[in-house]
Amino acid sequence: MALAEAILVCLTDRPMSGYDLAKTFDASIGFFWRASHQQVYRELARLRDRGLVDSREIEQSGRPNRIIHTITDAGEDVVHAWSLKPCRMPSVKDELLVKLYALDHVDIPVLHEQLDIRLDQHRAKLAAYHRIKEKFYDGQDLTRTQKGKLIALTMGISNESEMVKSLGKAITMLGEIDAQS
Amino acid sequence: MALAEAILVCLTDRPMSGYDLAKTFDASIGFFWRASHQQVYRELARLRDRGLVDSREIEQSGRPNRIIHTITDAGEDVVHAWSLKPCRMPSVKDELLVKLYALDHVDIPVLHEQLDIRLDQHRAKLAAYHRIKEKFYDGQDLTRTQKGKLIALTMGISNESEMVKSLGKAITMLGEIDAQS
DNA sequence: AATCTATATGCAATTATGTGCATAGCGGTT
DNA sequence: AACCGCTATGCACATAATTGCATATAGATT
Repeated sequence: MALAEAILVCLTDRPMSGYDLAKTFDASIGFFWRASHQQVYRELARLRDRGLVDSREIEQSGRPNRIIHTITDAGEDVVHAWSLKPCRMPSVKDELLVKLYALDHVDIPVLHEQLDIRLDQHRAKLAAYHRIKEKFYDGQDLTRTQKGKLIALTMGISNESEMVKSLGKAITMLGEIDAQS
Repeated sequence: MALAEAILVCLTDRPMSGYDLAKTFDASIGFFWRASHQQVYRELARLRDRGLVDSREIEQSGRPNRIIHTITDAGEDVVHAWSLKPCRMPSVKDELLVKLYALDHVDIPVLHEQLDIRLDQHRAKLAAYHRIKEKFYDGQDLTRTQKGKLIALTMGISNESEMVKSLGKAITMLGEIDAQS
């Protein structure tokens, strides 16, 4: 149930609407915890019911009213309590690796394409991380929160650039197998 | 629903009981797709209902009877069709990174411990991968299937060793923040 | 004039995953 | 003698996540 906490964490920064949060989950915090807009709205309703956010509607003309959610003291307590609890290992579920594992039962040219696509996706992610790093975290005077975000981002960059490298290697290895048979 | 396919892939190797499969998901294929024994048994029942595996009970004395599941032709067709479908990006969900992201709302000494624990977990995984690689894949005469598994394993090793490196860096960075405040 | 994108919210149904429990005998340890 | 771990299966309940749908309007593009 750490989606609740991820949302609360976002709201410690500033009060936001569900729409804003959904966009945040498409970028920044979404790099570490993915969630769809439906999930966000559902979880916000629960947080409201549990008294962890204070939700108030803002009148707008021309478009649907926004509902701005503010974290409450109870919400901040929940975040702190969560920070003390042990972290789970992220659960691994990668179809591409399963396909490599099952090489003999798989269409090799198609797998090749799929590896190329994945490589592009990781390259794109890496580029996005670098842009964000340069734009927001390359000055010297960073606040503590910014430093935390920079550490997370740095880990993201390491992982993505390693993925790019190891996918390259995997494609080469697959090519060699292909050539032999 | 790729748990179904992951199970079918295991059964292309040899017919297995649910118990065997559960153990396989605790190791080898479990490195790329995690599943609990309950999940495996439930999915096997579904595969049986869909006619993708053939399940027959083997009498045993002294312990519960085993049910051996064999992949059917229909099952193999499903695996092949799945191999043609595009792969999803694995969904990222890492509490530890969320905690780094939320540094200002988190207990720092506890986070330090959690990073250390995670570092140990990745070191353990890396060591396990290396042991498997040396034991099964360091000879020269590898079959095609083995080569596929080796590629997957090699990617696992790259990722884990990068995780070890970047967690080390993260711990250092966190230490520097701690010292300053 | 019609379509597309962005804003803004959310329900309903299905599928997937996780947690706890239940059964039961064998063999080894304390 | 009591307990633990391994073998072997699975149900039931609870929580989480995905997918498709639904509504409504402004402004820009084709």
